[in-house]
Amino acid sequence: MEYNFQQIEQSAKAFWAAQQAYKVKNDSTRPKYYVLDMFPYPSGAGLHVGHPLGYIASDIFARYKVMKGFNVLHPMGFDAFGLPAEQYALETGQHPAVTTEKNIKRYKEQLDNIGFNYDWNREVRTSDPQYYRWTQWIFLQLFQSWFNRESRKAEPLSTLTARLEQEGNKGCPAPGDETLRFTAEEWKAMSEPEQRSVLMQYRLAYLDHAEVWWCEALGTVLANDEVVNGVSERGGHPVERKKMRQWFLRITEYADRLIDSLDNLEWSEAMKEMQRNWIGRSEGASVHFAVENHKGSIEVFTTRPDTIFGVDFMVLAPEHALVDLITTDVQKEAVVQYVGYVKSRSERERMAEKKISGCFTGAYALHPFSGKQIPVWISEYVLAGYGTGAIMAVPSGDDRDHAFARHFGIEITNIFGAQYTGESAVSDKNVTIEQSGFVSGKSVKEAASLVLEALETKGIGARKINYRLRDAGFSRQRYWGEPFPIVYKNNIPYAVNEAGANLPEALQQLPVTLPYIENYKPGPEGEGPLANIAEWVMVQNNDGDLLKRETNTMPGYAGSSWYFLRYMDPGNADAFADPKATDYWKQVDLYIGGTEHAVGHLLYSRMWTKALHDLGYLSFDEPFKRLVNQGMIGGSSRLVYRISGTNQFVSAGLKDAYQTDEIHVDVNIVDGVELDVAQFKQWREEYYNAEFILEEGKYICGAQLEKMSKRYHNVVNPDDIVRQYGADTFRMYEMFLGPIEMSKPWDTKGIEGVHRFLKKFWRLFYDEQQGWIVTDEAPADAELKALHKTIKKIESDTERFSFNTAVSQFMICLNELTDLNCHKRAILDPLVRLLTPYAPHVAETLWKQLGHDGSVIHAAYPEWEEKYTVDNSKVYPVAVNGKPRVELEFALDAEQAFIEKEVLSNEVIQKWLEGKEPKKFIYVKGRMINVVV
RNA sequence: GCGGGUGUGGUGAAAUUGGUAGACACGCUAGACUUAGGAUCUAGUGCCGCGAGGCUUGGGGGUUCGAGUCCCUCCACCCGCACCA
Repeated sequence: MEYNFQQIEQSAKAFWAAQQAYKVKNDSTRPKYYVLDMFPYPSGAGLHVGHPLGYIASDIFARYKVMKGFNVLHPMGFDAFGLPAEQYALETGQHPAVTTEKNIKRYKEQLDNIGFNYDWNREVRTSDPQYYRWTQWIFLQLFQSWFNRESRKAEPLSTLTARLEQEGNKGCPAPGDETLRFTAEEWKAMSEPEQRSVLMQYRLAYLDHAEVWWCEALGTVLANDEVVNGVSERGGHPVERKKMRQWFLRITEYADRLIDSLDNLEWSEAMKEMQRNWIGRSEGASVHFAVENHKGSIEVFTTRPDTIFGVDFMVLAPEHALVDLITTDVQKEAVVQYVGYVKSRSERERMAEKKISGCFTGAYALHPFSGKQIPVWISEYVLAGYGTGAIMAVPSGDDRDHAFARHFGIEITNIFGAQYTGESAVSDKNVTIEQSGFVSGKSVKEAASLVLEALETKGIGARKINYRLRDAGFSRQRYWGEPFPIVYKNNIPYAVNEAGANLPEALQQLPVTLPYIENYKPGPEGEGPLANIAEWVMVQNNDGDLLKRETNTMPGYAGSSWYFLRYMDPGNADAFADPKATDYWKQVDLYIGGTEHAVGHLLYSRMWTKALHDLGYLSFDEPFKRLVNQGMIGGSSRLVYRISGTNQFVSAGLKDAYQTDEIHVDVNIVDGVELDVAQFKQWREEYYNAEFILEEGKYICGAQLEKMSKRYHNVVNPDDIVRQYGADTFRMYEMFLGPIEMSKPWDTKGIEGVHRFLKKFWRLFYDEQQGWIVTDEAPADAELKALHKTIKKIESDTERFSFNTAVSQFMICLNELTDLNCHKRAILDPLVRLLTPYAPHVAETLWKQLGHDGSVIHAAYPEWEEKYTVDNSKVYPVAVNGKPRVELEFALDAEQAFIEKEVLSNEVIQKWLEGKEPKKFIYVKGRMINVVV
């Protein structure tokens, strides 16, 4: 009987299904363990072999934990809202709900094919009204909350209004407008609309204005992704930045907590560093510069107040509100032209731009201490969204400012004396400040605090902490997303269930369901498609007023910010999850996904978790305790070489003799690098009559590493691999490719090694002629040693996610047992259990053949015994002057004196010593021996 | 531009604490068995050299008895950068 993986895998799957083997309960005497994968967006292209890498790792780990005695939650679901489905709808007229459903079905088939242990009873889809009902509910929690900077916590708005009635906002400035000041009396005197507009400056979910990519020709707002080289990807139309009213989440209030609690997470330092950099906390000062002949002032943020006497010019972001007000008539035309240029540029282009550009406004700021005139410029390198959108430029102390001053011939004030050479800015902070009035001769630190004091005394500056992090834009002018549970009365937003809106009972309920539409065209003025459905948009309240619904939808990260909570209690109709369930499962113990989510999804879900915790809905305030990032699997493309202007193809080794065109060929019709010529002729009509120049009878393709993508014809579908080699082989091969967190190319050819391993493993149990050959003989020492060393290694490799070395160890063990001709039950029984997390199907089948009743996936994980894993002697490499010359075996407990005598009398060592006396003898027990001459 | 990561045979890689570089596989070479081989088994396989031996972990420099591993410096490639998810 040979290794028939199709039959083995089918019957194992049927057995598990009949047993409901993956069903997970929320109560158990076992300790809990929560393993989670970043859930996929179900795209129309289906899964390729790169996607399951992390899923296989988490599946192995989840299965391992089950066998180790844990109650393991390992769910899967779908991030089902998104732009591609809507784009597809625009092109084909197929409703996103229909295509999404279809894609999910395909994904589930593909996932099940690989044999994951998901409890599909717990599946969630973000586009399901019973799911997004709670996404909307959480949004309303944020809308009805503010962040109390004293308690450092989100609190219901009621605690804020109570305070405002008592003492105004003296102790709690509005994060949305720090200049806003009012007394209790003033607050009480405000009308309801006035009060609501003040509260808007506090809410954690709030309305403000922000720029989006607007494409006049398409009449729509575009995502960054859809803008390529400054024009729309579809049609190549011009685009520009347009200001629109949008929802935001006040994540900046959580900046410090998001930084602080990173310390308690088991994430890679690199990932934590990326989050810290993204949040970008910097301490410095805010300084107001008066503008000559003008009432307003320019506020800048600087981390180097000590350099204030080196300010030679100011730079405003071109979209800064003051630009229009201060520009002189003479400069007007140039400024308008420059602003126009910047409008067409993305932030990234602006930051990456090496070419220096800018425009003088004609206005001058006045130095707060010296009264010197400082020219005010605008330039694209200053971004409106960062800091105050304005900087004081110190060319002698900052590289960018230095280059700018040089480029425009602005005179540079040297405040670093001899340390500044005129060639480049002085960025060293261990210097003395000179030429700087009252801080001349001081260190950077001293000067900074003296300047701050002076600014504070004058009332034109203060210490300030600035963050690079911006509040999260939460509106999308799209159809296929969560509708907002918001209505506008006289242009003032209300939650649908707020008394002030006074909606009929039925309209107050969540979810606010996404209406069915047939036309996905954008609404007027860049509004989303929902704006076109008048009967949905307009609602009448109990007073007979006509209210207008919010017509934007929520962004992709809305649903994904809390999905890990819904898996704990997926069917709950009364809450996003029962507190009993969240208290039981708590944080995700292990989260696996790509680094591409480093600063988006991972920051937002951390913020949502903290907010829900603050408001009393969760007992923990971090969602993901341990995070593992899997690398990407790249595609290995295959190229054929067509002799230019002909239909003749030349093999890679001979191509240099011709002028050729490189053509990507479908990797599925290439074996390694050898092209299947017959299949190639069938591949496309135009190649039916192709001719070939072969080398040694073969057509050899070129190879190239690039992204796995349809475009390069290098996509490999896991279904094909599973059909050809089986799921167990596929799982083990993905792990065998290399470390989980590393990116690597896919090469189907290499899978043979793992497949051979499984076939050979099977032959420990079955012989082609004799059938079942497992015996009950007592195991020999060598066999026990092979087994126990392997158990030890596999367990520690699995614990530290070194799955590639674990697969190697299985191979090493198998090679040893084959050499020992071992077919003993006492060895093979634990070995089958050990293999279960990696190759569950074959393990299940052999487990049954070994005579066990239950499923191997619930069997106990094998344990190793120390006594079988230790050696008592070691073959030492013996080096002379660090170069290994000979190998000598010694007992591990040998004395140094004995070893020294033996080594020095060895003839090979004698030869290398050339009669000289050894200077030093180094003996590292269990490692090596080195003689220094 | 900013931030993060990675460089080891023809290929994927291993070396967990500074201690025999290349385990385990793919591929390749030769052979055995076979009606057949895209099955299985055996042997070999980093580079140079007939050999003794020498060289070798992206380049250069350093620390050390000893460096893939630690330090400095340079280079190349990959990923992210706020409306793809």
